[in-house]
Amino acid sequence: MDLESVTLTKSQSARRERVLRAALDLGASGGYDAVQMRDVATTAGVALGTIYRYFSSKDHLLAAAMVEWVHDLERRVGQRPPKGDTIADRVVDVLRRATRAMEKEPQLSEAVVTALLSPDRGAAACQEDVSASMNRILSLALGEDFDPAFQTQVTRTLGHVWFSALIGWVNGWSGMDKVADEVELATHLILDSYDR
Amino acid sequence: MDLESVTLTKSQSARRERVLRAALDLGASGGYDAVQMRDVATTAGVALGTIYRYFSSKDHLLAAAMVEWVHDLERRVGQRPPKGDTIADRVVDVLRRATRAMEKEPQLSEAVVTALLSPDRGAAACQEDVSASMNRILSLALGEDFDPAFQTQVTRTLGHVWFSALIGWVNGWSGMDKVADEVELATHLILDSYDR
DNA sequence: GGTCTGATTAGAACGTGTTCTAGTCTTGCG
DNA sequence: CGCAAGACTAGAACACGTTCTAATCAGACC
Repeated sequence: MDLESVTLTKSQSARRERVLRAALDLGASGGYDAVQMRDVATTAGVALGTIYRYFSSKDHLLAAAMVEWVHDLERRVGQRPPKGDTIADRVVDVLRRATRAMEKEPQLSEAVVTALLSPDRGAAACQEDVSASMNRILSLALGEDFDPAFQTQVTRTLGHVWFSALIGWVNGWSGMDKVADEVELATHLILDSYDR
Repeated sequence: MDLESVTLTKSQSARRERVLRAALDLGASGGYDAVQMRDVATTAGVALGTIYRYFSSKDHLLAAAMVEWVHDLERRVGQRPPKGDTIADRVVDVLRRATRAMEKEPQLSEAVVTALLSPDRGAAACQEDVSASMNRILSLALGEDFDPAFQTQVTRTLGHVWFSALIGWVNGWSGMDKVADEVELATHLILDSYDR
């Protein structure tokens, strides 16, 4: 279950894909609560029990969707590197791209972030995956000029701020713009002494 | 419901107190899953429906317990101010006190932190309360020597790191010592250029 | 004291995530 | 081909948070 090391047949990965897609569609239109497992099953044309062969829980399913999303972001950032004169500008550019992408699908973002917080085993694995990917993205923006220990500490810290601010957004304390601001201020707080 | 501004009668606040206590007891012995509303009700000697007159959900109930806990911590820190020669030392001292307290009741801590993440309206209000209290605690450690805007940004950032690291702990990525380390490194990252 | 309003109770009922069951279909292997 | 192992299906069943109902109780106001 945890280790899906055995390769899936073509029809199996197609099924898995349909399930993920169904979850995304339902989440995009109605958020976390609208992703109901029975509906995911019928939308994906699959039996309810089958979903649990691929995902350990609803939260794992949605968290897996977020993992794909962050991987996409990572790929895009790799192809079109962050712009900006100072390091802080580049970091802010990258984080703004992330928040802008979430702004476009607020309901879906609410759904996946909510799921990502779950203590479910499968979802927790996805959390680690998301945070690792985010750290790599931030490393790209930081560049190679730093002591590696310093660099990992900066990326981890900014990753924490981003994650925590995102939770604040999901739980309705603030708008998405506030998330971007929070992260931007933290970035300047940490990095401004290093570029100017 | 939200605004419990109307004062409770003596028997009402006693009931509320029994409910909270019952939740704490169950949480301390078995964590989040062991806090089952039916059990809370019977342990507190109260009808199931009555709990929902005081708390909007299970998560609100547990989050309210965490609010009390953080307020206690705030009071203790106020009475016995943080020790340490440098600012960073004082901040680390305070944060270590917080994590040490949670280490003593790991199951309960898991329960209340899990609840604090919930998007439930009542729980979200508790989140704001906890984070505000934490910011005040961190302000005490920082002292009065800074520009207020700078000070609030530092406390917010460290608060985010603490919160996010706590989530990592609840979800089993790491031990509690890792939480303390993470926060300590972030503290030095941000503050070391200011004291030495 | 009598009455009215709202709090409390026991318990049923509901919704949704998750698990279980029994039967069918697929697939890989001799 | 024949068949064993396991994936899939439909649907029932289960668990637990939450809501509802009808009856009782407590306290405020006349």
